[in-house]
Amino acid sequence: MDSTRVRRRRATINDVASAAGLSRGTVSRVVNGEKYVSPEAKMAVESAIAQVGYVRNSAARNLVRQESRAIGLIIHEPHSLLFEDPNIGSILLGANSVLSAADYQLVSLIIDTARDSRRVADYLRGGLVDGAVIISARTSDPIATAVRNLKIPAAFVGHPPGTPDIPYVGIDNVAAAQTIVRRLLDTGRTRVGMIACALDRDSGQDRLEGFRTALGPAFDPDLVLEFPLYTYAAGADGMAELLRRRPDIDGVFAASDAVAAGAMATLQEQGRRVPDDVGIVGFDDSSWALRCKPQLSTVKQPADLLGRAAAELVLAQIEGNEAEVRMLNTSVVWRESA
Amino acid sequence: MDSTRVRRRRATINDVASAAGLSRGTVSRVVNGEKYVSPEAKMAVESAIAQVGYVRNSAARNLVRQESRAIGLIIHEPHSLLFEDPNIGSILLGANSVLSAADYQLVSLIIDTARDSRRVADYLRGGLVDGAVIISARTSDPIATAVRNLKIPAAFVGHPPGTPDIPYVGIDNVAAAQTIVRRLLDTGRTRVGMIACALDRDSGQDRLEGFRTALGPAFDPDLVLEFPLYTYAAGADGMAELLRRRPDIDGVFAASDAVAAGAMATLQEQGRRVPDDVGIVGFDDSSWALRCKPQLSTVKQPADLLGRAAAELVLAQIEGNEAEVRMLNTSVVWRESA
DNA sequence: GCACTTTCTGGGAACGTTCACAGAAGCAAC
DNA sequence: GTTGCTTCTGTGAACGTTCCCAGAAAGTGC
Repeated sequence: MDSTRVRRRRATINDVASAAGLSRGTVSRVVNGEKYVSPEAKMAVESAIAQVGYVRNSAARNLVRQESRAIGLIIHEPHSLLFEDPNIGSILLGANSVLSAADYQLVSLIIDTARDSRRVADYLRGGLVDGAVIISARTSDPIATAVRNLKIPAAFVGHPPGTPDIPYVGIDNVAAAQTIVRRLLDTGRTRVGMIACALDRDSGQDRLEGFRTALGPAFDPDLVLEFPLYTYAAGADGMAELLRRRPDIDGVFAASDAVAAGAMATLQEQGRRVPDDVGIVGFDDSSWALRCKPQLSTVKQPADLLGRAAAELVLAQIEGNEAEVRMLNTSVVWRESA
Repeated sequence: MDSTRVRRRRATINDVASAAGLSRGTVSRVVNGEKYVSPEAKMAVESAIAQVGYVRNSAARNLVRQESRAIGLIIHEPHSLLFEDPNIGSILLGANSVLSAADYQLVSLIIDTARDSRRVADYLRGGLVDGAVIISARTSDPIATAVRNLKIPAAFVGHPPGTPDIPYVGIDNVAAAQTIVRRLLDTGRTRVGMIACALDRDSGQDRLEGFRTALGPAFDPDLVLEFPLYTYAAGADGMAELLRRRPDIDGVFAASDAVAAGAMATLQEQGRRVPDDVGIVGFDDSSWALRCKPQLSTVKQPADLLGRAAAELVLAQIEGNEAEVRMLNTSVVWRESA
């Protein structure tokens, strides 16, 4: 209660040693579970540890061992996405499960301001982590170049344009977009538009590219709208504009499920039936997809596998192996919206 | 490319010192921006740092300074919520902004398995952080008792039942629930039910308590349904059951906006008009609230302020001040759903 | 020339571990 | 009794910083 500024010194290994009547070395061996320590010594040390309330100081340990057994995961997202993007949580959990099994601690660092960016870079460089996973780095991301300069084991989730020499994991957004758009065409749609988002990232650019190539000569640049972020609002506004430009539109590729949900709301408000009048497909297979009526046809993105693969890439580099780019498979989930 | 296992030793402060022809002490003073170092020495050190590629080793620094200037933020959520709960992101960003301003690094640690729980406890105890914020700890949470035993500066977001002696920040869920439910009554509803969730947390329990007391003698335990988590599905299923039990129900308090959205979907499917036939109110003012048609009346929870306040509580304790519980104000956002 | 202050630099000690090595003790084999 | 092996323990050195003190150098005032 009255913690009068005493701030009692933490017990050290030496305190344990003298309490147990043994040496530092023996205590260390017990703490680390090494062999060659007698049963009596072990018991004496253990009760001494309990008595003085010893816990090992990690800073000292990391210093001498020259490793931290921690991996940083850098989240660099605009506010709105940190709240809505369901993939981030899955990536986090996927990475955590791999690292946890390898006895590494995952520490997540979020970057919100330029000040954060500098502080996080310092954190990474200081040796407090043995490696890093960076998710959704965008073009000319300062942290991306920082990590490259540091030369610590690192992997990106998603390929940041313009940084060719850092290993990453990702999905083939072009092929996935092609597949789902082609199926839209196969079901007879001829006037197909796209609500594109986040063209400052590989995912946004590649989905658009997949759309363009799937349509081939039927591609009409006038039916492609661009928005900065994957949001419900982008879908709602984009759809309204598409209807204005082309009232007889009969198919839409939304760059994400949230976007698709927004588009569907606008359509239904204006009295169009989905999928009868207009077919919609999304991307992500997030909870949005099931929440829509009719439910969305979409591309399932293996977010947790991305997290796992990125973690594995970092661990491989720590073990001195060559890290190679990993592309994961997506699959189309065919529901009722198209 | 062929990084043949060399793992070149990192440059230390001594390498800088000899490259600059100065002493360790002077280099340290330059690195830490202290006064009493001559302009020439400063320049020599700076160019030597660039030349040998020196970066400070944080483990060594933390060891001697006995602090890390990092605060842990422990996220202990079931999978489903980590993806959907919009409050978590806001809390994170709120805490980060306070800590960033105070030049502390926020490190988030997620707990998914029992193994994680132990590892995170070790991380906290090892001195790698100077304090901790714990969000959404539930009854009998192992990490909650662990933190208490460690006696490191800590604060909870939300009051974990059964751990009275740890400071926390929260909102008055009872009063907020009372306010919004009372308004439901004031607009003439007489047969009002509740879809309650997460009774293993203070938020779930207190919202139910607020509902009960607001209704007073009109309270009918038969019109309260309980679900484990705040989910859309709970709302959809709960509403269906309420309609079965009481077909002429005319008001519903959903324990969260996601729950309310599910309930609204069920109602509309069954041909009930909102708010004309049945009024609905939610809790959180999350993106769900605006996504519903009609939009939800709900309680606005200042998630980012909760994060900020929790961070401030931890910093206060680090500075040796008494930490006191902080309750933040909520406000009712009145829209069209009731 | 002397005393005093201010500015600047160097280096010993400490932070709390782990690691490597030396050596003691016990036992078995000859 | 000597040799050799295994088990167990203690201790010096190292990890890379920061802190503190001593002292040099330079400036100021008499």
